[in-house]
Amino acid sequence: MRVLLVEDDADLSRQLKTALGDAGYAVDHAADGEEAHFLGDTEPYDVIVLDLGLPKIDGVSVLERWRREGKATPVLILTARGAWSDKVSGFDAGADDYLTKPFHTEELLARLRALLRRSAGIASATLSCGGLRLDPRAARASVNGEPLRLTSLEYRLLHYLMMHQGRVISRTELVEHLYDQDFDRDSNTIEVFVGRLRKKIGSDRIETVRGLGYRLTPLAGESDAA
Amino acid sequence: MRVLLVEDDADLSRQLKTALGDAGYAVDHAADGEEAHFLGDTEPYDVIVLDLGLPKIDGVSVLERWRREGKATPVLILTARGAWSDKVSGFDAGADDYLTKPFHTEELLARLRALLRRSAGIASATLSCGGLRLDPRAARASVNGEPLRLTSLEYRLLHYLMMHQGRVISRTELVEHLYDQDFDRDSNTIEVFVGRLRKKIGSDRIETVRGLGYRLTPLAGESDAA
DNA sequence: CCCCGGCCTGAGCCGCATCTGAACACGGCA
DNA sequence: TGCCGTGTTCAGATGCGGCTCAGGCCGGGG
Repeated sequence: MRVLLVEDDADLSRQLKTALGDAGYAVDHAADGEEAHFLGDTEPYDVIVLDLGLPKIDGVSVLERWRREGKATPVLILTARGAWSDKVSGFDAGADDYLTKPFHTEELLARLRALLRRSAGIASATLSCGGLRLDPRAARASVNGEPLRLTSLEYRLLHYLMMHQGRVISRTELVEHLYDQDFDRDSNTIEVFVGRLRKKIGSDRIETVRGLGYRLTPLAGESDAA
Repeated sequence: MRVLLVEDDADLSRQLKTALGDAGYAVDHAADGEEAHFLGDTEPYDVIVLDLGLPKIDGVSVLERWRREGKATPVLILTARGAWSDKVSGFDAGADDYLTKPFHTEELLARLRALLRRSAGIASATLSCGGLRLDPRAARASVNGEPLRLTSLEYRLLHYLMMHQGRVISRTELVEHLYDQDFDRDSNTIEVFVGRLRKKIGSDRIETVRGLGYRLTPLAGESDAA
């Protein structure tokens, strides 16, 4: 999962960036409204954390512009305590959730999980697919009850696949959602990690669709008699 | 499906060309208005992606000329951000959809799918014919609920046939819409792939009309006893 | 009835996407 | 500093999918 963090306070953004990173997100950071707007238009984020008090362009304006352009990415806004009007105008502009400073990073993480879940149209807090289960809260996964020992990237990969199970996911899309801006787009790490993941969860679960990408099939029996 | 990509920026066109190619389109590329006009007149495209800022002849002019000549191919225009006047004149000139740069290739693909669907006069997002179903979004097809395992070309072939079900399609037409410019027109790959497709979806579904071509019949239980 | 094309099909070649094992790089930790 | 766990790179192996070819089939016209 990839998140855009829009926050001008240097300390806070550094802290949040590492917290989000530790939680398994690929994080890009924008320090002002202009940069935020540009990045949001350019890169495909899964969720956006938007502080409202920003230099150059105000957070609400940025959000409004995104929504006017048809951008649907879930946005969580950060407001200073008691800035009620901000909160209201934020929601009016199309925010999906808000959080007043100061807050515990745990709460931010929880809300982001909820947002991602909602935007994917998933009801339950844990993902499952065949005998696979994944709990974003505990960052833990299992096959048939057997807990899996996954590295960070393996986990992120599985997470993304499970969030979009049944759909073909291109290598490009995976790179775009698992890594942040500066990453060598033509490298074969994805293939390597798909391989490693397969070794751990069973190779028949991730189907490769030649020329298009990979697909995690929700149905247990693979059944390709055709 | 075959698409004409008109774009002068070398980087962007290269990127789009591969993206479209990966998505299963046969892609021809024109770098300026003159070439675009020529190709558009010469080859039978299913859809055209047209950038407006072009050398030689402006995109709007090209589009206007096509429309004046009675060309009905759906056209999606690309405009720079905020070029409102461009957008308006583009629509006036007969564009069917527009997209402002920068954009996500995913969105372009989605809009193209919608255009193709519309231009074929099909309401639903998925095609069906007898027990056959095909979902362009997921790039998946099935017979009687049974998912099909199709290769890229088999899929494209089936897609084209389903888009034009009930009509006789000549081998020439198939070649023109499944391949790009430089392809050996007298080869029997089409026959080979029709054969393979029949093997997977049931041989009675694709009827061959001797001397003319093939026809995918919309009626389900016709003539398997005959 | 025979011949002439058009159509079908099995086999096989070849290029390329994907896979894989192993080495390398990097950072944390003892 | 040296070990370990992770992520990345690289090169070679592998197998799929697209294409060609050659021979057989079949329908229609003479």
